[in-house]
Amino acid sequence: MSDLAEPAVKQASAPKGETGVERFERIHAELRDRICLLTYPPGTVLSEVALAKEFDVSRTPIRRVLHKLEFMGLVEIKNGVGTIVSDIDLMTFKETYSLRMRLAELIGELSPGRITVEHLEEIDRLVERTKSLPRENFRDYARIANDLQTLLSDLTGSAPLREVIELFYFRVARIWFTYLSQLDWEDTVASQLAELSELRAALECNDMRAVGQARSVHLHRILTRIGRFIVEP
Amino acid sequence: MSDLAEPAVKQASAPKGETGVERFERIHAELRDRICLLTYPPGTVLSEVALAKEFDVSRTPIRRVLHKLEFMGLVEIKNGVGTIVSDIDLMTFKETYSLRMRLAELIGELSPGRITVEHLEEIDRLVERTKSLPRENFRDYARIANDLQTLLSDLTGSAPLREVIELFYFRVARIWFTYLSQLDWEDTVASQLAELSELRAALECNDMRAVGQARSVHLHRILTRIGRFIVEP
DNA sequence: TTAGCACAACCTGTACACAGCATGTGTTCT
DNA sequence: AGAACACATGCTGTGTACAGGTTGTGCTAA
Repeated sequence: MSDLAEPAVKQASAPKGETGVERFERIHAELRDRICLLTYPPGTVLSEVALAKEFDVSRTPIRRVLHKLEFMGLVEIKNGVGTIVSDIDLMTFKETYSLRMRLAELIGELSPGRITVEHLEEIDRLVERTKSLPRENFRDYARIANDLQTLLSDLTGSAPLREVIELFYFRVARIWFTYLSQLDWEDTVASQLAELSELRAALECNDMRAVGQARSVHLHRILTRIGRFIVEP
Repeated sequence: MSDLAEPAVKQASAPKGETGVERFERIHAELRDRICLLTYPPGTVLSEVALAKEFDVSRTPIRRVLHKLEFMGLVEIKNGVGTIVSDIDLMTFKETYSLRMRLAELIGELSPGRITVEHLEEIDRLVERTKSLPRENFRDYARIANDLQTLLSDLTGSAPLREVIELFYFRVARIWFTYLSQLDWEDTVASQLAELSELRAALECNDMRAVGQARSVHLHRILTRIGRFIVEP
């Protein structure tokens, strides 16, 4: 019952006075993170009854969550088979990154958000976390990338833009994480620190356009680095 | 049982050998169109049991459809109240149009689709349909606008871009249709014909970049014309 | 041995009953 | 008269049983 006792295996401890919407959001975020952090790598078959048992609810709320994940493009529900974590073909992956680059540039153009000291402090925290990252700790690296994305979302004033940026981030993040282990760790960390440094400088100048540009350049860099390890069909 | 007997009121005649997915798509498209063509204007309360009765299914598939519509931002599901067709506040409306303009420009930049003679013929058909439109026939005008959007989707090679363009089109289309009756009919038709003419010229030149630009300019024109009739809070 | 087929085991899809929630309405008390 | 409250009524949320679909497996027969 208490949060002190950490279960041996994965287990969702439900808060006591939790409303229906909160429970839905909790399970959704949990499954989304498991997919994005590769706990469930692409191809994994999820069972509604198994998830229902784990989260101690019936299949009905689980189905709602899975259908939302399907809408987000993270899973594919097949009748009689199961819910399969989506993979992305190379073409769609590249197209998505190209689109994300353009969307990132728009952060500074379409009703940019307000920059506060909290944002700068968060950037500094991300830098520290990145620097103190043990070698080849891909999972924590992914978490930092997730938090950086959240920070940038917070800086995006246009609600529709923010929404679609997040949508495509979650859709391709796990694929990028998949390739992470094939890349040079030092380069990856250096690239991440460079982006954080550029973002911080842009934020200090209150230049949201520069923020969007820095993000766009970073995405381009990622795609280029991954491109080396992808063989064309 | 037979399709010959057309029911007096709206009724969905289910094809015989229809699979589950097809039925879902059919009901989804039907309700989406009813919302976008203002059969269900913003604020309308939809009842799951009523819809289930009309489409002759149980609440379960209807709920799936309504939740997908909620993901698309067309309805808002409130516990204990009902499913309410969404309205859009002015700020979000403008932000969405700004984003749509930028996305339209990307049609010609991110892996543009192939132009065929069918596209030109479809454009010509849309021109004829627009010209033969009776005055103040907003509903058929909306249908033409829908078909034009479908045509442009078909010309968008990048799957992610196409997806998000459609998403935001469906989200704001009905709001634009709402203001339609307040605008000058002749101007509206002229604007539509101008866009079709520009698109046709761009397609003949095989210039997808010009297609995107024409669409973007058209969206800007729409927003400007509507802006005159909107009072700032 | 191997190709073919029937079946069992698992999955999601559907229908329905019931619980929980929001809201309008009628009553009652001041 | 007016305000406050209890309740009836409608809605969506949830749980559960069953129907329909898919796939792997093992038996059977050539």
